[in-house]
This record gives sequence, structure tokens and C-alpha cells, in this order.
Amino acid sequence: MNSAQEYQTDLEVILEFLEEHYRQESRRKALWNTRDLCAMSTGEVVNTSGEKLPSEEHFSNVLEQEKSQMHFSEQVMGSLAKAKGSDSYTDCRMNCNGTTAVDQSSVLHNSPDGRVLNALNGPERPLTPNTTPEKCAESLLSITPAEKGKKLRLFHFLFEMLEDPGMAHCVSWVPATVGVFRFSARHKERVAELWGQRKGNRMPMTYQKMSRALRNYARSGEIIKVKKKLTYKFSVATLSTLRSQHGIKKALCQSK
DNA sequence: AGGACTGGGATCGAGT
DNA sequence: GACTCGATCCCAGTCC
Repeated sequence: MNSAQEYQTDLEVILEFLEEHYRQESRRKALWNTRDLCAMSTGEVVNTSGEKLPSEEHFSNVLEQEKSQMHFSEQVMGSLAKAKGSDSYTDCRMNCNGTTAVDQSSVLHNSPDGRVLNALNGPERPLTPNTTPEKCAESLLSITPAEKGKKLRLFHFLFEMLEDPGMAHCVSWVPATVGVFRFSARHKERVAELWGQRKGNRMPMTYQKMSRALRNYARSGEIIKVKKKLTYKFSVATLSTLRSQHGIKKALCQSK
């Protein structure tokens, strides 16, 4: 496969993902339209508890926001297509050694006022003010946050470990549960050690210190402590984001 | 008794 | 340089 074909295959995977998102957005829009019609026919919208919901004006604002969001996605896709022909694309191709993730959330969770929201950090936290579609496309094609100078987060690292069969003796998913994982009593310190190495800490990381960091995630809701020894759980939102990032990564690796 | 766990709080380092 | 955020570090206390 020559390099031009290789780029095209990668790009197709990314475009496919964005198109899927676009389709989902269209479905959501259709739902809003249905609700809008209900509101117009009855004069007001009430929920199942009989509480009055936001006005028609509110929903038309929401629709406008949805439209601008879809427009934003289209612009990102356009920028990706442009990037296909650029030299910089070669430089920011992903490597598949387990250190790379595409930050799709930075593309898909943009707000209509121009801010980009980060799903991992919750919808209220803007990522970068004045982010352009070009910048988003750039980030889609770029390397990991850590490699770009952004911090690698502990839960990303743990997810990597969990997806690595070679690390199953240290940390593994708890079968028959969703997002629940458990450290091995014997090898938990190994995971902490690797985390410390990855972060480039001078002092060795210990399980005790790492678990403190894990407990801090309880505040943001990214990871919850399960009332079971050495066991934690990813929140649904965190897990789905991590999984979709991982899915893209795998798809890109396979297309190489 | 001892390991795991919890939570408070100070501090550090990187990014903005 | 000030500020924020995430991580690190230490410690006292509780739970099993």
C-alpha cells in the first residue's frame, strides 16, 4: 500500500466515525422537531410529573444550537479532507504502541457558542476557547495529550492497562459487571510503579498513593470506589468515552 | 494485629 | 505572575 492510499484509509475511518456522529445528531434533531410540534399543538410542554417545561422559544434556540453544532462537525470533516493532502498529517499519524488516543470528545462535544466541551471532564468544562474546526480536525489527527504536552490522566492509563491482556495479572475487568475492575493483591504495586514511570516521577509511585488519586476521581464521578477490596468502577460516561477512543485507535491501527 | 480503605489538607507541576 | 487543575504526599482514623 503506498502512502497516499494509507492516508486515505486512515481518513476514511475517521470520516466514518464523524458521519456516524452526524447521523446520531440528525436523529436527535428529529426528536427535537417532534417535541416542537407537540409543544405548538398543545401550547405548552409538560413532563410526566405535570411540571411545565421550557417554552417553544427555548426549543427553537436549542434547535439553532443543534444546527450550528452540526455545521461545526461538517467544517471539521472538511478540514480533515484538506489535511489529507498536507505534510503535517504524516507527522501526526498515530502510533500503535499503546500510548496514543484520538481525542474525539474534543470534536464531538463542541458547544454552539464556539467553546469545545470535554466529555471526560464533564459538559460544563470548556476545553479551549475559540476552537476552530481546523483546530479540531488537527486534534483528531494528532497524537496523545501526553505527547502533545498535555497531561496523561490516571484513568486513561488504567484503561490502557485493562485493555492490555499482558497486564491482566496486575489489573483486570471484573467479569459480569460493567466498568468494574480490580487490582491484583499481589501485583497492585506493579501497576502503581508503571504509572509512576509513565509520569516520569522521581519518587516511586505506590498503590497507596495511586489509590488516593483514584479516590479523588469520586468527586468528579469519573471513577467510583466499589465497596470491595481493590475494586473500582468507571462511570458509564467515562467508560463509553474511553471505549470509543480505544475503538478509533484500534481501527486506525488495523487500517495501517 | 495488620492491611485496606477513607478523607482532610498541604504541596507540586503543568497548563492557561 | 496569578490562577486552575490533576496528581502527589502525608497522616490520622476507621473498617474488616
